Amino acid sequence: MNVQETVLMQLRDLILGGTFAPGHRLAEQPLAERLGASRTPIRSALVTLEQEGLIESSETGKYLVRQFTPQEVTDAIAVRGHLEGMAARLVAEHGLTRQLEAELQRCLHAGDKLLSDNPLTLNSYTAYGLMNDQFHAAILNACGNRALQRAMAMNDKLPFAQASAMLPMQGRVSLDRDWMQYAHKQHHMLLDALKQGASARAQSLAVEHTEVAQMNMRLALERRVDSEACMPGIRLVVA
Amino acid sequence: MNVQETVLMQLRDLILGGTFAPGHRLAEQPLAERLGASRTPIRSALVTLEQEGLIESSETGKYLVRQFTPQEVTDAIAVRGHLEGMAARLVAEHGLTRQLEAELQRCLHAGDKLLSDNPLTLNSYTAYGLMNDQFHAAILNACGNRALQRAMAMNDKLPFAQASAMLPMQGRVSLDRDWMQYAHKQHHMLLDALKQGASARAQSLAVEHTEVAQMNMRLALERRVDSEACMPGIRLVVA
DNA sequence: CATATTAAAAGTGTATCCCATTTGTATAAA
DNA sequence: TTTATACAAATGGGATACACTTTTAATATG
Repeated sequence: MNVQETVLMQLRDLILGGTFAPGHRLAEQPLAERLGASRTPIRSALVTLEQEGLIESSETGKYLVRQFTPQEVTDAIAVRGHLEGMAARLVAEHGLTRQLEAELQRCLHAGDKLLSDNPLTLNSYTAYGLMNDQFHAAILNACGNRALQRAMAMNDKLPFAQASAMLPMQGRVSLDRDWMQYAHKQHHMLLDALKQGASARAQSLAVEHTEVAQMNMRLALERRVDSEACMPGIRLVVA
Repeated sequence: MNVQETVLMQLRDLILGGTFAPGHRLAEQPLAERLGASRTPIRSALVTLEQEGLIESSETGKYLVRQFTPQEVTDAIAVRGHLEGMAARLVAEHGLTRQLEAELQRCLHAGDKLLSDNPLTLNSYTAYGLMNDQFHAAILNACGNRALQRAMAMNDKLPFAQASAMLPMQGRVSLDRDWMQYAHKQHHMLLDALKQGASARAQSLAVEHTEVAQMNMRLALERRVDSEACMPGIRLVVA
């Protein structure tokens, strides 16, 4: 296994895992010691992480763990919504392929099944999150615009911007079953719009769909203590 | 001056300057020799350039100069349009500050003045390009959404995606005076929409505005020989 | 006791060295 | 002539060495 990749992933996990406080100095040497590697792969990883926006370099070139305001998180989710809207529109305009339709249909069925449980089990939440990611990834993947895919990938590097960022909360803090059913209905309607080639409708739906993520985010920030237990990375968000 | 930064800029210029053919292998040693630095800063720069999308690493970890299809360029411009639309909408929604209004007004006046010449001089083109960048940057800057700014910055790393990418052509291949006046009228109308807080109109205008860039791009690709003389980087775009 | 000065420690930037792997090539064998 | 094999060169990943800068800490001085 590549040390470089390993180090990059480890570092990302450490930061997202809340190991370092926001604003914490990330020096190469201590990190090298801690991860049992030399400074070379660390350096490479730090460059990447800065591009990803997880760390920032201060005036003097020192790397610091980035900290996010709730507003920034809201903004990142809004950007994702805007981009997903474009992806949905493009798919609707180009026409749904059989392949994509089948994949989306599959996701919808899986979601229907998962949400039929009441109350939802822990596994349901996890599985739903997975399915949710697949659904959105399928559309983005099918839109055929590589620049758009890059923009989305970049945006998703920011914590909490992802579609299913909140689902690991497994019902404790996160949305309850009703809200998930609402969001899932939107999935159904989105596929419907895509089938009809209703591009404006598809776009609007995809944008509106991210409001659920916004709500979820607000909820998580109101209940700090609980949220931090499920997703330590939320510590990077400070008012 | 930092060797790292210098090397990064030099490398970027070499690639965008069309020095290396698309698909050309970028080995560390030769680059280090060529730029008179050691491999360390080169490596750092290569990581960054890959993130920026200017180079890509093959399966075996070799860096190659990326090559772009005309479709990818079109797509990148479309993404920029979509993002600029969002920025314009946000500004309209939040309300125009006096500061921003003054800055945009200043740009408009400058543009009016520059375009009054007939025919346009070489200097006019350059100055207009500068003004154009300032106009768009001012709006993006004022929208207050950092994630959006990041997305735009990332997208603009791709060659030809930028707003004024074609202007260095200085009238040879690029748009003529009529088209520039058309685009500039859109600037005027955009400020008008922003003043009125007409967010939907502002968004639509900003999106439509990028169609001028699309046309320009098509024009440039049709006249390869001329374009390459003005903007060597266009060599990276191949059918 | 506060402050200035200086010495030690930590850290960064860069170069270089080493090793494993890939790539290219020439020679030998079929 | 073609293929296989072995050997050499090139290259990348990683560790380390070293000089120079920034922090930190300690000591001396007013």
